[in-house]
Amino acid sequence: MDDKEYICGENCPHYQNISKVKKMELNIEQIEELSNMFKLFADNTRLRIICSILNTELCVCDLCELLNLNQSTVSHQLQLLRNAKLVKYRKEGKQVFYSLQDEHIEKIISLSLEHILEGEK
Amino acid sequence: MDDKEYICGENCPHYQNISKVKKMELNIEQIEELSNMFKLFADNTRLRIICSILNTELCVCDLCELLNLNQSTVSHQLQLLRNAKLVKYRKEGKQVFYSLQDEHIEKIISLSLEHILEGEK
DNA sequence: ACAATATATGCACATATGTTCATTTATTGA
DNA sequence: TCAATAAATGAACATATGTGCATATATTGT
Repeated sequence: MDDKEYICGENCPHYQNISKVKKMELNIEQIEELSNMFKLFADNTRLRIICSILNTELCVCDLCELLNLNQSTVSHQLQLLRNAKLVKYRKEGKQVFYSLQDEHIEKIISLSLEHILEGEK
Repeated sequence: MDDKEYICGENCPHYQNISKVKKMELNIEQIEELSNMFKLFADNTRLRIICSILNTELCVCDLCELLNLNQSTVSHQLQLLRNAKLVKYRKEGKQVFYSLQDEHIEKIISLSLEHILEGEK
């Protein structure tokens, strides 16, 4: 009940704040999932790939051409995005077309972009 | 006008899609800014710190105590968040209280959390 | 002025990550 | 069945990144 743990020495018992935060704390699996997802957005190459397929599907070599990247690089990064289920794919003959898995991703990107652009003012 | 660049060899001219994407492409500075921001969310420790101050301000040793982390670790990560202007701080005597810079961050986190939780169904 | 405490920072090390090369797999058409 | 093409994958390497130790800085009270 009265969890008066001493924080910051005796003159800093912010235990009200601490226990408030503790109550709504995410569990470690959720943190892990979140950070893993952000990791995938946290690289220029992957972000460029993601942004390229925000509104359309593209095949691997489209992406290579568009972004001027090595085919191997693109495939490796797409594999990561696939594993995380951020993208889905469709095979058509020798080609594989990639698109975003769901519209959450678009929202996250555009919200984040807003943040960036606002900072520029 | 008719930029019929050959992509994927001669039998894969997705130049309509490609040029559509090219038109709305983010410039490299924007991509860089975005990915740098996501990098900061892409680590368990930093994400735990960020989530801890979603609705309240906390001082460094609160965070150490709450998250059971080394003071040096917390300060190092706070430095990164500070440099990126994701957090602001307020000094009060020997203590420094950190809180989020703006409400975009909350939104991005909660939207992303939605995505995670939805995936669990 | 000095001790104690909160925070910041430089350095070093271990680990994680992105890219490329080389190769493999899969699919199509001749 | 074989050659050509698109994509995937494994290995190796270089670079980036997170953490902890030691120490520096700043602030408070004695």
